[in-house]
Amino acid sequence: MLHVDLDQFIAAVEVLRRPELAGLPVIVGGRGDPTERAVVSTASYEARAFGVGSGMPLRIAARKVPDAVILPVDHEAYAEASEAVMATLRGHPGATVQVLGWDEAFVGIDADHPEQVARDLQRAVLDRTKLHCSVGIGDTLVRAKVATGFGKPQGVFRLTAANWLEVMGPRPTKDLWGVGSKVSRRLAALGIDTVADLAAADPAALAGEFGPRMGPWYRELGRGEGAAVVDDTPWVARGHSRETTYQQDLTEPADVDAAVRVLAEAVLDDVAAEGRPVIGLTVKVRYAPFETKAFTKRVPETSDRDVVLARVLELAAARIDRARAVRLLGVRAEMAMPDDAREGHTPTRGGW
DNA sequence: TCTGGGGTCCTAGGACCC
DNA sequence: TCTGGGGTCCTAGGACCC
Repeated sequence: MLHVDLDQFIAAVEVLRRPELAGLPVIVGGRGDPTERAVVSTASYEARAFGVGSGMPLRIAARKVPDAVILPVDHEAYAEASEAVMATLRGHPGATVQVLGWDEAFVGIDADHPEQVARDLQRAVLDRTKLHCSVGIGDTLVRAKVATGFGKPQGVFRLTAANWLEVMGPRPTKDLWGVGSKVSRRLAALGIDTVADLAAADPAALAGEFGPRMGPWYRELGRGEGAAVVDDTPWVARGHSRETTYQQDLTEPADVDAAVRVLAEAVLDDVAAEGRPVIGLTVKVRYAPFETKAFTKRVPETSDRDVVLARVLELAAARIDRARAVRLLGVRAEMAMPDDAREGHTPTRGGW
């Protein structure tokens, strides 16, 4: 299978409609105002050369690159470009496409010469959208996904059982898809520093540290094994949420109430669009500066908007500390799953 | 330097029931 | 009088991904 990943997608879309930005350090984030609380969504390669990357506070990024062009996030433009890319991939004969986000997809395809297919896809995407992408080839989803990183930019790379350990074995576990800084640190405490270490680790020791499901799964990950089928079953969202970081901390209880209501209304719009009943609610609060709490509540299944809204406000009123300054609020609604929805199988947080 | 927004899934522990 | 063990549901917290 193949994994297709657009190169500096968001920045590339911005440069497409403003060609005069080509070759300049472009940073996209928040409302495009580096004095606000916001983070970088994407930086062009020119900006990355200064050490700017996704997730960095916009304020810091602007300081690192004084001459950067800083643009606001334009979700609609990216969604539109993404649609064109995905349609191009789906248009390839025999392709099964599993979308992972705006700028990524797995493509399942039977081919004797996958490198040729990869080049064909890159050409088709470029012709249709003027966007460049990198392609990973693998015999599992994990290998294909990881391979893409070695192909960037505009390249193709293949990782299979034959070369996985040779290429990935000496690398730190954090380079794996699904291992972040916290887990890599816990692995290091067990004497597991590299991908090769993880591949050879004792499953019982991993289970003891990470639990009966995650433990053995990390070992599989170290071996590059796991799911090997691209699944294009339509995505069914488990829930919808909205959260906002306020430019000024909220100190008045009335302001907090009003803000919760605004978030809840937006969430309920999303839920209503799907027509599925609500079965759970979460209210999240970040007290200044950074202490975050989330309050979850199962609720009797209902599609009555007013009832849900009342329950959100009730939960917020009962649990948010009125004496503290609030920096962020979030509201999430979990929905009942349709009977025919597929159950989650492989544990991958936020993955496929 | 000071940290967005939208998601998913796992784990642990307590409550409760039989 | 003192106490087992399994199952399920719920909540809080953690971790990761794009």
